[in-house]
Amino acid sequence: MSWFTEQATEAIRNAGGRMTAQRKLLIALLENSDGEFDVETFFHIARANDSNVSIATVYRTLNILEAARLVKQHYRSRDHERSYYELVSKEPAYHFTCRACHKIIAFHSPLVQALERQLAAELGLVVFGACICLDGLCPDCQNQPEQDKTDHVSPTLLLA
Amino acid sequence: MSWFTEQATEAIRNAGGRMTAQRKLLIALLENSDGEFDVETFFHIARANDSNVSIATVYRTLNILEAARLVKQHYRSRDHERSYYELVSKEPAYHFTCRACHKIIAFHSPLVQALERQLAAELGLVVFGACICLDGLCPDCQNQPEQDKTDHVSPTLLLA
DNA sequence: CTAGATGCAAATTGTTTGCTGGCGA
DNA sequence: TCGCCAGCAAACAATTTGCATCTAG
Repeated sequence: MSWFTEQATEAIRNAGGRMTAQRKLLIALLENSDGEFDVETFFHIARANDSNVSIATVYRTLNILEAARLVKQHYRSRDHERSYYELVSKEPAYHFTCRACHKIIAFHSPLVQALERQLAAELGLVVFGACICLDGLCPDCQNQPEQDKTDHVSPTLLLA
Repeated sequence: MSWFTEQATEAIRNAGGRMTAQRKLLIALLENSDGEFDVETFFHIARANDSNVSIATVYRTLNILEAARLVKQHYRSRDHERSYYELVSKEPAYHFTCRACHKIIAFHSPLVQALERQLAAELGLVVFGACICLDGLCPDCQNQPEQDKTDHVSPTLLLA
């Protein structure tokens, strides 16, 4: 049994829960995912594998896994229409949304870590998670507006 | 007529809109506010002044003012239950929510500006606005859990 | 067996919209 | 007058919950 499945199984056990067929499936899908997904997509994939999964169970299971610190919930765009989840094992990515073409650009930056360290040092805060959503104009749209590319997330860019 | 009212009036005129009693009231309230508010509170205050204001008008008016870049919408806590607005003239504040006592701590940090500059320099992005929501444990709650202080926002802290 | 989990549908919450009468320019 | 606006209530979308049923342990 691989790491994620093992951790998830233990978390459910510890909470006095049971390993049902639905939970087994959802956990296996997460295990093999690229580590980032939105609820609706996750639900459709799960249902394609087993029609015996409801959206309620998806939410309930994600809530359990989040409480166990195995996944974390976040938003991507400043208007927050949809909630996304990512495995905690994944290095968190942050997102910029273009107001004109709605393209989403994912990035890492050491400044986010620096901000967390500053909050710890100066205010004594322990930071568990951050939702960093920025918006504005992408390079393509700064001169002429461009066609809508809603939800096409580019590969995550690593800043200096 | 003071600056904000003047700008708002002009923005509405330019869009071919009319200055109704409701809009006049809402703009005057913003003019005299401390520059940051949530929709529900704003609605209650407006209604106390004139029972002839509906929640729909509050939303419609805020949307107009946001399009005119006189206010901006953002979220405070990572779960984003409620949306807040602030006057653009105000220096933006970011927020940390304690998972245990739900206290909200507002702060400024030069690192947020630095992040925007980095995105501009390295990816060519023009940043209009940011939603920076962090959560974790406040100093009080790191040892023993504490009573719920939901929504009591402390004065904004300025970090080095 | 029995507590916990499930699916379904109804409830919730925050926000937007359709409609009809009203009123600003 | 004419068309934008208002209030109201219904629509919406994402998420949660109540309930009767089912099942893992």
